[in-house]
Amino acid sequence: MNADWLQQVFEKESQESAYRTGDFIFRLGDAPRYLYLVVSGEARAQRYSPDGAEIVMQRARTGELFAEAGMVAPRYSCEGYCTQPARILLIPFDKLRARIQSDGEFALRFSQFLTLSLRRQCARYERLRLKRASDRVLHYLNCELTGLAGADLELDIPLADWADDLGLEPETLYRTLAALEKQKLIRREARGRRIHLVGAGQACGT
Amino acid sequence: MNADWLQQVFEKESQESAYRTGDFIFRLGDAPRYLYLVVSGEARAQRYSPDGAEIVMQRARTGELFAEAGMVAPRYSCEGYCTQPARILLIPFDKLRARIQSDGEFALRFSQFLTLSLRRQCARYERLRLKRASDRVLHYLNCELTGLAGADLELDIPLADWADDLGLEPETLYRTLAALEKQKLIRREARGRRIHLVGAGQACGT
DNA sequence: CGTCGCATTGATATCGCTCAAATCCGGTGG
DNA sequence: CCACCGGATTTGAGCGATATCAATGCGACG
Repeated sequence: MNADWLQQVFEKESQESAYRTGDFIFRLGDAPRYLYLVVSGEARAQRYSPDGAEIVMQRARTGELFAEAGMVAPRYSCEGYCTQPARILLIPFDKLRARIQSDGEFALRFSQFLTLSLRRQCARYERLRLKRASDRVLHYLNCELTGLAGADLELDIPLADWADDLGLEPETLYRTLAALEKQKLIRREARGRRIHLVGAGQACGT
Repeated sequence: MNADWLQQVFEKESQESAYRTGDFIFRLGDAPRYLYLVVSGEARAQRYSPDGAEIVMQRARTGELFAEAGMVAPRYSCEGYCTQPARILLIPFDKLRARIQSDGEFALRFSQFLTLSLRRQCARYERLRLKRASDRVLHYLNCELTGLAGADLELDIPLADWADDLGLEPETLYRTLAALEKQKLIRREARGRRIHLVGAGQACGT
């Protein structure tokens, strides 16, 4: 179950907005009105520490919910903006609430969707608790290959973005991949765009 | 909204089990039957990579859901066990589903609960993307102090566990705290059990 | 009083970050 | 078709932060 389903349900009742890099989606103190679903691009929520340092609270990419906590808070305590040109679906909270309360089937689906989002976030967290770069990469490959029946992983994101997700520098990720290939734990094809995890292919949902 | 609410709703329809360290909660391949809510202790879900290395998929502590992905998967692709003596509430999925579908108010509450869980997990992830230990500690303090109106943070967990959450070694966390105190960014009281974030106190939910 | 777990401190090794530069590649315009 | 440009990838060298290993302190508790 991916986000397309949610998108279709609210096609009529919500609007899709286009944002440019740096555009604000909401600001500190705003009253939350929408659940945001990132259709493409990347959105980010951040607040500032007392000394002015940026504190990233959330990053959301294609197919992910954004600022979902607005559903339970009266005010945003952070600001939301785009780090890349993005298209975002704005689902009005009142419509969403009404739907959850009145449509049992939808409520179940939505809960399951949240559950999957939670699972993914959880895996990301556990991944970054690993200290060695190679462990993080392996964890990632193991997870992303879920259900792909041993298929290769097609990378649709630049190396730099991937590194960012893994909490590594691009150079480190590159060197790690090279090392893993030398150890024959992975095979890279198509100029590094496709990665084959040697002797792998288990699912990894809970 | 904390987990107590969920616990109360299912008091009658679910059982609370006690586990010892190392006890299995479910095994690889089992058909998911319960949503687990950790009342105390710690539960962990893990699978194994092709070469036999453990891959932690989820850790859940007091007040957190565990193996919630079972709600959408026909089989567990990992095993769940306890790393500490734990009490866990077993909420039957069929009862939960029925409730979500039939009780709109509950469905909304449950969605909000999942939403908050997602928010927390998200913050943890972003925290570990920070590379410097001091940044992780500061991010943690900023987040945990949410809504406490500038209150101090009472630590109810051992230093080692906290370090684990932050993806650091206990020694590193200790030294980092000492350094932060020397820089007067935090103050420690009560033998390190209480921490005051100097000049802080903003909320940090999205 | 002894010991057990956890906090604290020190010394060293290691890994990933940083800065710098070369290379590759796709796209663009002549 | 070819030369050129810009961004991403690749490679190198050195440094710094954190992990690791080791040891000590210290309070709770039997």
